[in-house]
Amino acid sequence: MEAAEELFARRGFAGVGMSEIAEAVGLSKSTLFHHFRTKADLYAAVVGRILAEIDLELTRTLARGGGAAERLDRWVDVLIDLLASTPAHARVLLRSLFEDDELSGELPEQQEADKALYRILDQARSLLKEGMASGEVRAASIPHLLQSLIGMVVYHFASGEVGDGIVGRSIFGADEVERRKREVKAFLHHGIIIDPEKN
Amino acid sequence: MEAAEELFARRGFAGVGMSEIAEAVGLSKSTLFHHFRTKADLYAAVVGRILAEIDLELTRTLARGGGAAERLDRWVDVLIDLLASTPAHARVLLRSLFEDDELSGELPEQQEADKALYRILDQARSLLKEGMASGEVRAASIPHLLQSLIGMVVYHFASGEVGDGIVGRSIFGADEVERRKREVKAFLHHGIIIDPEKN
DNA sequence: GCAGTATTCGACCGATCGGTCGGTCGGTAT
DNA sequence: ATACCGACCGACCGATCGGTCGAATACTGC
Repeated sequence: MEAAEELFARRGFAGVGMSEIAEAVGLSKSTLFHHFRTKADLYAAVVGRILAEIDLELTRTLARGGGAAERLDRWVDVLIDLLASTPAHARVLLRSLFEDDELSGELPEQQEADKALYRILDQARSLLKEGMASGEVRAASIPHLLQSLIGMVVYHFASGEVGDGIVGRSIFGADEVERRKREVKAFLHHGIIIDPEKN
Repeated sequence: MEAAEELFARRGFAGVGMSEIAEAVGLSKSTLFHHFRTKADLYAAVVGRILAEIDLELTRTLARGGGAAERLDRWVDVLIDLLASTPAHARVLLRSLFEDDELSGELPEQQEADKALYRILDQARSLLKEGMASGEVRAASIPHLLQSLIGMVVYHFASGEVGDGIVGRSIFGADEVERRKREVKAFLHHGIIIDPEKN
């Protein structure tokens, strides 16, 4: 299944054939169809696994308590660590976020994945809401903040060769991952533009 | 070609067949191959057209002068307007950014697209650099700032149904587009977290 | 030992894929 | 009138697609 994830990450749902996945994992195509009824099933399982892992890890981290701003920082750290753990994660996740037309099916796997995604988003949503209520977070549109956070984190680790070209070296190097955490959190804390009228 | 863009945007390079594109434009598949030698050619042309338009529009806007912070704001405005003009733009652009494995070819169209992308990135890069030199922009890693900007803008307008679900209505509505501009620029100017020690 | 279940496989299916080929048709310059 | 050309098309190609089927093989509890 990890093999399938890697292939789907690189070329998308339509871009890889079942025979290719079978070959990558050392089985025959028929055997693959024995374990997953259809190709869409396999894809949904791959996506679901990633979302479930993120949901689990994020829930665990946020449960450790702390102020809203502090938890938000940890939210970023954990998500980045997870997406950096393998290049396939962010790509598959990004695909599942913007290739929505696709598999509308009511497969149980698909529904479970949707549930996990909903939980992840709802968690971040309430975190931001709480931060605004306590005055730790600037008042702003929560949905747009959410979209910005997703874009900053998920896109970065999905950006592959283009990303490598922009930063000048592998975005998955350990030090470069740490740097991404610092930069994103600094962005959250200060923005990037210094307003001369502020002081 | 607009029809091809829309299809590629929704299902990606491998997800649409030439016959489907041909049918969408009301031509036969053979005719399509008369205008574009291969499928990769067509795809590269579609991507190139978008990048060229962005490059042109961005260059024109930045040439109008102003401080670095002011031009950065305009950079965001123009890019958002462009990506919001049709839902296909952002999706194809995002695909071209993170599906890098694909068509390694040295097709002229592909090279031209790479050039346009390079110019776009380089422009933003020097804009940030100038801002830092003049003290208008906080000192930070320019590549990471770049990645964050791309993520915030491009992902948002590529996010389709998921994005609609998050913001609660169509992300391509005129007022919602204006809101995105405001929210992104506010993010750039203030961050989202209020630091109590700052004042 | 044996029954039963799970795993694996090769062979095969119709459909579709990207791409080619030979040829028709309407304009246009001479 | 003729010669040329670009746009267009239907028919066809081998390859691959997702998926099925029946038969082997391996692993289990008894």
